[in-house]
Amino acid sequence: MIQSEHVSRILSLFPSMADLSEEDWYQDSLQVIQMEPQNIVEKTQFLKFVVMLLDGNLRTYKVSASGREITLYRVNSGECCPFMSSSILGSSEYEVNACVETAALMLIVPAEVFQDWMDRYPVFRQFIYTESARRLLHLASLLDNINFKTIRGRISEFLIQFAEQNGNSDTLYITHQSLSIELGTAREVISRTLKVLEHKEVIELSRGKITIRDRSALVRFIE
Amino acid sequence: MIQSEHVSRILSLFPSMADLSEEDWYQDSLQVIQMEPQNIVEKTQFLKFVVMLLDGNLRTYKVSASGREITLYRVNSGECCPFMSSSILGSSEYEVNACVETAALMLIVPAEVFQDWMDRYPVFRQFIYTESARRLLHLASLLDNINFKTIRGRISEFLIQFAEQNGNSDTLYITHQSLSIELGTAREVISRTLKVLEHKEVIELSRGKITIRDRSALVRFIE
DNA sequence: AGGTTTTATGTGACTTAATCACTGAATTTA
DNA sequence: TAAATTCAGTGATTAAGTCACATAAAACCT
Repeated sequence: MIQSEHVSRILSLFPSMADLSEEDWYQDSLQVIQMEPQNIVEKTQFLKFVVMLLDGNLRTYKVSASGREITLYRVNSGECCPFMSSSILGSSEYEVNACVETAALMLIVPAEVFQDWMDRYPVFRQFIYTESARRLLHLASLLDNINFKTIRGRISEFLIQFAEQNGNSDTLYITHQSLSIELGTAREVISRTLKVLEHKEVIELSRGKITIRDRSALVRFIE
Repeated sequence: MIQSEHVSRILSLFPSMADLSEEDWYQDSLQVIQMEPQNIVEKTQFLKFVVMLLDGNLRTYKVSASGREITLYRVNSGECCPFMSSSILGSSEYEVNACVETAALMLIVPAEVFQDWMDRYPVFRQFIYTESARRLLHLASLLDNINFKTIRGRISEFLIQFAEQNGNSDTLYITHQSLSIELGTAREVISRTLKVLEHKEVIELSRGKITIRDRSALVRFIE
């Protein structure tokens, strides 16, 4: 059961849910939960429930046998996580992990309730469908990047995007380790590539911090 | 307008469409078309229509700036192509190509009609939803393979799967070029890796043909 | 405050994969 | 049967990933 104050918040983030009835909102199985950073969203929750983000964000990722990670995408507030769908399929081989990145508040919708809403509310259905289409295209694009672009290009692209997300500041607080997890490569590869960019005076490095010195040069490296 | 003989064929391939009414089937905008191998499914068709395969198959792929290709997935008979969804989004940056691999017969459903069916038929909706969830997981898994596995492992996996698809024969008719497009790498890389496998007496090579000599060794290479 | 631990980064040596620029061999086609 | 096309092999070079460390800054004691 969720609190009424949450409903208005959910409605402003998810306008596609405007049609839901009182009974839909106040059924026992719905819940809003808070999770702290680094917490792993358990597979059971992840698969038997649909997660809709009200605040903070989740990061979905894959881990290799050797422990290397790659980020697939993030679920931000106002978005939902499409991988729940795998519960429908039951294919355990294709596993995807998720963890909380910034403290997250989320609406947890049991699969059956979700199914019911999908059946009854066209606008909601359309929203969900568009969301998963977007993820599908995003993954195809990520695949393309991994397979065809140089790490220098991918690092440059990430740095530009990261800067944009942080008020276009030239000072980025991020470690080489996080960058490697982001791009799915080894930390040493990131360190070395960044060093080359520093020698070219495109960026400046210090512990936990990257300063962009020549943004246009960085943009040109994207390819 | 489609022929009545096609309807029964479609129904047996797509049982989720059993609920469709006569008017749904016999509206003007529906069509069944035949396409020959190598034909590229035009972007306009690809985006404004939903393609449902009745026979043959499509291959979806990405092309790099340098011309290298990678196969994303195949759409076989009884399946539909979920990328049409991008029409909803209108993001042109994420482009995916598709071409006919084996002579294909397909039902072409205009986006509006598709939308209407999605609204009116829960079972059809469920089918489509499951399909795109499946593709999403498949892409995530492909991404994982590309990023974390060796080409030897990926080639081995492909050869085993290819054999299974061809009545478990040990004689595979495929060129190094097609293998490279399949796995998204360079032809030379495939040739060299196959040579190594030949020296290990796991396979035997000749023009346009690969013979599996030690299948269990091949399986062990998959990782 | 000084020492210990943890986290972040640097680097050399080596392996794997991709790119470039070819070669020759097998097969089709004119 | 000669020419064109397709398929495969190979050396040299560059890019990326792996392994095994070293060094340095920051955090954590008590």
